[in-house]
Amino acid sequence: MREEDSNWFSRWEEELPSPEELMPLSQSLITPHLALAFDIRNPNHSQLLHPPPPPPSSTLHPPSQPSFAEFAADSGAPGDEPARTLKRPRLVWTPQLHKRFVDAVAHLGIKNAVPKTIMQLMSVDGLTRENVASHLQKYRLYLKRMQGLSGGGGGVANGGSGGAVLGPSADPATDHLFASSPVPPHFLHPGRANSDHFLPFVPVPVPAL
DNA sequence: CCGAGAATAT
DNA sequence: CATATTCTCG
Repeated sequence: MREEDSNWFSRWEEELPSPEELMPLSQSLITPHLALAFDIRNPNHSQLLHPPPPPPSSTLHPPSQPSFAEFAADSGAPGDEPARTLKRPRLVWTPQLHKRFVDAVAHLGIKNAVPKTIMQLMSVDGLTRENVASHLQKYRLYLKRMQGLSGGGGGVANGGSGGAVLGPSADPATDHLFASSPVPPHFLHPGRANSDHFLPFVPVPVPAL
């Protein structure tokens, strides 16, 4: 059994390098638009995307823009987009972001855990409702999946303190992202009219939006 | 070619 | 807002 319960964190540790865990949930995540836009977003379109194009043109103003927007002109790209409004390349849900997501849902309770509220509570700049909704959908499916499997509930129902939670859920080979975050138990039973709000984290009063 | 994940449409 | 479908990336 040793190997099996080597625990998921042997895997998540790769992706969670920084002690974000200790970071209470109230900061604007990464403060400036600079870090945010570039840290969470994934500029990798890879494949057919343009490699760093060495500008052979002599008549150009080279070092104007830093690492910023490196949208190369695609061939046949129709008239430019409205310059200022950047189109969103793609969102990558990093474990930290997912942690924040789960945290928000946990504090809202199933009732208020609707995309809009979640998005607002997360206060993550650049994150849109559609992003949350899509991820929420998958998250619900994930929860449903583990219900059908372990029959005994989420498996992770620790007596309050504890932190380290591990259930018979699934092996590390199963689900990648969702397993990364400790799943608050109360997700499965909306019929519970009781106030069991277990909050291991800060209440976060939601700044202002 | 198949699978997971995210985006988009209903 | 939730669900289903589609596209892209892996």
